[in-house]
Amino acid sequence: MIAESLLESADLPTHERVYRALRGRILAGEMAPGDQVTLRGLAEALGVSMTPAREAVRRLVAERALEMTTSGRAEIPTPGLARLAELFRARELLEPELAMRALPNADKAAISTLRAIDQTIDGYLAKGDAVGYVRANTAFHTTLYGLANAPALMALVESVWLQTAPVMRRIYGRLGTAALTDYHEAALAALASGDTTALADAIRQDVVQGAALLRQVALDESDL
Amino acid sequence: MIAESLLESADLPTHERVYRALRGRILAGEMAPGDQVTLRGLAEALGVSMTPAREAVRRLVAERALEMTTSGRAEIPTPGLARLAELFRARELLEPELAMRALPNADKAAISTLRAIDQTIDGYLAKGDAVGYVRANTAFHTTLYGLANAPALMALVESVWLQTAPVMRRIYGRLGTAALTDYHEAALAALASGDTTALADAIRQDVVQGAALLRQVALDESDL
DNA sequence: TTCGGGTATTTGTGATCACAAATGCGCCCA
DNA sequence: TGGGCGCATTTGTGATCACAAATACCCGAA
Repeated sequence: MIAESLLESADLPTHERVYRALRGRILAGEMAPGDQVTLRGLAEALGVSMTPAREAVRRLVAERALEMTTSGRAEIPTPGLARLAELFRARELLEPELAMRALPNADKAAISTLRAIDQTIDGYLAKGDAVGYVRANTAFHTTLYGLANAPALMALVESVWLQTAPVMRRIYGRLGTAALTDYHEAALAALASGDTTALADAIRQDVVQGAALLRQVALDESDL
Repeated sequence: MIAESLLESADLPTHERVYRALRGRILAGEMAPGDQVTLRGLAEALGVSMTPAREAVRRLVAERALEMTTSGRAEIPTPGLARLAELFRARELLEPELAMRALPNADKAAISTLRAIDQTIDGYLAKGDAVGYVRANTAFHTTLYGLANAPALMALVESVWLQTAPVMRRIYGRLGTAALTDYHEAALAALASGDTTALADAIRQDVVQGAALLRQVALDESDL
């Protein structure tokens, strides 16, 4: 069942609404690797015809949020360790750049917004709410990078997030809080003091920590 | 008119054939920024119905090779200087990584293939054949990065290339050969000697030179 | 009980159609 | 002759349908 968020359906084309609904669920980690998406199922769940459902699915396949089986069925990909390492490496290369570009545009209001988001993250971590955690963590990074005014770079990073989101939930769902260094705090401090290098490093380490966490979880469960 | 390459139509789905045909033309620089792509036009040119044409267009829009106007029409984007700078920065960050990963897999045969491609590039430069140049230059990078066995990173880079291809033709079409340092030679030498750092640097400089060239051309013609 | 085969169902693909909006062209009037 | 209005045409959108392939299910035999 796809929860159609009626609020933001402001007269957008049908295929766009379908796209956003499905994309939102994937980004929030509400779909697990291997989950199948059928055209008729998606269409019926949102009360539309197959045509816009097909367009939405194709679009997400192009962004690699979905994968096509040989028979043409769409499903959430199950990336192996090598693939995930690539994706985290891409994040490590691209996200510090976005953070650095965001810094000059981060006024007091923006910083306090980010600080508020970071606190909700801590809340979800304490409660062990994996879906909430993934959603808030995404919001933190998205909000920060949004300040960079760099849509092309942003699009690349979003494509990567779309690919890692489904496994992130499993990772944080299993490990709970564990021993995580809060690099978001360091990033906020660097942002406030205007220290570009420190900011880039905090973001890079945040990503590297995520990658390390992933590797560790992958060791526990042989399959991934 | 879309030239349907009959050779590689080996029983692929129709929408896939349409996608490849259009994508190939864009990558080769045969389409200029602002060119419009209509669903019916594309469909008729390839002798198919609107449905697969629409899927192909949506896919290319998702990859940002095409852009949608507010009225839903698709056209080749006309990126401004800021957008192009972002894209070249992404290349600068990602491509050295791919080159480094390619190095261990570059045997003698691969290196001589690359060397052959590089010589055809020089040929096109001498003849002033911009389309040929773009195509061969793309082949050089694609062949090198293909050795990296890093499909996720590769996909990101290909998305960037798809976005820069239409303006590259204009750039090389105008400047001709000019005073270009051949960093491909340096890359080949580094590849042969197994020098990872030198290889990464050669590729990075190749990209940086492209960006600088772009900036210079943009200064000449005020509009871009 | 378990394995294999055959059928019923599900599913993607591509074509066609009705509709509305955007576009563009030509005509008319000042 | 130049500019603006109105209509014909083009174009994207979404729904529906026929078809073929893949999948899943069930029943019977070993």
